[in-house]
Amino acid sequence: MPKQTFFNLTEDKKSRILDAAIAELGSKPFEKVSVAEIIEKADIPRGSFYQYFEDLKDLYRYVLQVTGEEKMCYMQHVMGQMADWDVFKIIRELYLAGLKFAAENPRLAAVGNYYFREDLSLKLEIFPDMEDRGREFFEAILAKGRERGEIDPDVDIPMASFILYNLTYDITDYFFGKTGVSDGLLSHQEDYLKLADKMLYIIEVGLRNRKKEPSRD
Amino acid sequence: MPKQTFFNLTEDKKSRILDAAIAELGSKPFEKVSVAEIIEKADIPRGSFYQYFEDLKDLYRYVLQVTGEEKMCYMQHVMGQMADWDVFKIIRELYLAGLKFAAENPRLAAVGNYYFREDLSLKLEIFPDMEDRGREFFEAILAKGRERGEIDPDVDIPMASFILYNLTYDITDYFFGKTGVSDGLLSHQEDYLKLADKMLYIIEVGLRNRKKEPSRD
DNA sequence: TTATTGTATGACACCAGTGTCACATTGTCA
DNA sequence: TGACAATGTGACACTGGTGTCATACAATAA
Repeated sequence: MPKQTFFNLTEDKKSRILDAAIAELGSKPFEKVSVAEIIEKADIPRGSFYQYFEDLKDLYRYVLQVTGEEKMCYMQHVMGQMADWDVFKIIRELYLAGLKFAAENPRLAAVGNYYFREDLSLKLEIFPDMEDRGREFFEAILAKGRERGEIDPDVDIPMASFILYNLTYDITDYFFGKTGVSDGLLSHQEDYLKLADKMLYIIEVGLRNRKKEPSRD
Repeated sequence: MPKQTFFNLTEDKKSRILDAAIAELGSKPFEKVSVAEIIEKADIPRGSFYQYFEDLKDLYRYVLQVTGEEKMCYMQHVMGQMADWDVFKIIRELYLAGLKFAAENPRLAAVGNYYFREDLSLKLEIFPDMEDRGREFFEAILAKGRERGEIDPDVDIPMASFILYNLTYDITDYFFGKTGVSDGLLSHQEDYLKLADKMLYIIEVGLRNRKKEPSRD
């Protein structure tokens, strides 16, 4: 956690620092990000940085937390009303909301994507406790879907949620091209929503309980 | 490419160096690997290292090439006879062969897996030309499958090969746990072959041409 | 033996980064 | 005004890495 000193700062200064950090942490793996770059971009002296944060990891953790909350907040409206939907509709809406979030907040999404690809040892250093909440989330959804008979009972739930969880990030990479934040990600919104749909369709057909539901053809 | 000096070395020394490099490059992302560690493990002086290689990247490139060839060689027998197989059998055999290779050569596989997760900018620095041969490979296979009517014509081939390609690495991570090379990967051979099968089954059902093939239920 | 060529070696200059510390500045309250 | 607390600041010591270079050694050909 940042020190109290940081929270006492003016909004302007705080957001300058956050902006700089997000820009750096969303443009390269953590190992390559340096305090030097961030303070230069934020235009604060080195000493101050250490007045605000324990070290870079402290800031990283904070940025991740903030961007994570932002995303959760964004997805709230989807999560709110999904209780009675078909599993596949839930998954689809989650994907689309996630992609839309990435499109509208490419810089934040980039931070998350880089984090996801980090070394496990680093991840654990940043968040020693919680890990793979995303996968657990999908697991819960799929489990419920199975209870309702919407999912083929032969499907291995942990495996399927693993696939879905990983593909979330894979597909974002696919669009981001990982060439640095986004060269007009928004402009291709149509394209990638369509593509995500195609992808999910493949998975859906693979997971659906064909003994109960009629097949789509 | 390593310098001639390296190739003139005794087999023993060469393999000591290669072993050390593989151990390091398969245990952490490239940014964290240092010449210091490798020369210590290989027990050669610093000066010698630079007598053999331009720098760490030079060695990395070489290791990647060697391990890649090793894998290709291993998969040769699968690739040789797959011409007349059903696409899904081809994919399945490729996956199984890949996983078996990883099980039998966990250290080599680990190097490849870390490489796959590297930053695009680093990848391009290592291999400026060839990139994503793996994806192209899947693409060719799927394209052929479609020609033969085995694959749903609505399936987006680049997207599907993207999924298959990425899952190759995802699934290896899933078993390796990325906790460092392998805690008895071989002992779970049964488990993971079974699990890979389940995964492929999901994908297969999703891709198969249901207008032509009877559904499996 | 003596050049010559190829190899081995580790001290070293250099660099990029970190975290700290003594000192400067500002604000507030008695 | 003075004094105390909070904050700002950048020079600096330190660390862990890189790539080089002068020098030592070995093998071989003249």
